[in-house]
Amino acid sequence: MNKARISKSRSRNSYELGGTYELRRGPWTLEEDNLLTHYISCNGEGQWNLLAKCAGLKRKGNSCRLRWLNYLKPDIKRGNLSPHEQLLILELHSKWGNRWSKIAQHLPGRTDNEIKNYWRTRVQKQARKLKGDSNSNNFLEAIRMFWMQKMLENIEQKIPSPALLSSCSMETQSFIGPSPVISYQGLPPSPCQTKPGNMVHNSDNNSISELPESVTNLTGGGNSLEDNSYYVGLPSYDMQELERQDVSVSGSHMADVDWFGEDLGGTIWGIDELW
DNA sequence: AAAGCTCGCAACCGCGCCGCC
DNA sequence: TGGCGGCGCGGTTGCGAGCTT
Repeated sequence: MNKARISKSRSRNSYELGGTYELRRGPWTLEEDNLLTHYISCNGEGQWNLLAKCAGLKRKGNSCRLRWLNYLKPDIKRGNLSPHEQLLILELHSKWGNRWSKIAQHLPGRTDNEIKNYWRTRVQKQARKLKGDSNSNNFLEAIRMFWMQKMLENIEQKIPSPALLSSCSMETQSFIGPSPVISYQGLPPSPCQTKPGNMVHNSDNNSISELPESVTNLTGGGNSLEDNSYYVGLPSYDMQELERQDVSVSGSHMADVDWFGEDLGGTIWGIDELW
């Protein structure tokens, strides 16, 4: 691939290759889509530069590849990401970082481009609002502590299921697990603020008490989490106390940014599609 | 009503890896 | 073994639609 030979023309929608062969760029037309779809249905994918020529498309091979993979491929899912998918993205991103294609492999029908866009538009927006860096430990910690828990809670409300947590991977379960038990004074903790091991924080008297079985079931009792003693004995944090204090959680210093104050309340807590 | 702004997403770019010759 | 081309990936850009002022 001789990049030096490719020169952008003045036109937004085309550029020249070797001064003679003009390539189209910009939005794809219906006709181009049809050409590409028809060619691939007859001849299959691969050899994208050759494919582009043979199909009569004045596009770069990679452009054809992207159009097919991100838009035309029959099994592509369109529309909003479900809470489950969002949760999975958060989980996998925490594990692999910006390995979008790897993350996409675990979301059938979703493309790396779509996931990348989701992360950049939704997640990074929250980071900006929090005056933080989406890759910073602080922000990832906040996601882990609040966003993912809240998302689980949201899923739980929409699809009440005793097996909710077991529908998440073990990675998610353990990922969310080490978060401190958080509850506002006077408000009972939601199921997802409770922890396997059946313990719940009572902020009124700052004590830990056992959950009734009905609630235990919602938190995934009966699955493998039941045996997870990892949660037992975790420190409990009171939200208002955290707001007052300069606290460090799990080694991340949380005082530099207003992670627990107005910003968090107005952004992460307020994400429309979640609650 | 219209101008300016913001957001979401399709598409492009540049780079690195790999296989082939 | 070095050059070349194909491919895939992550980062970035640009545009249209919707929203705000």
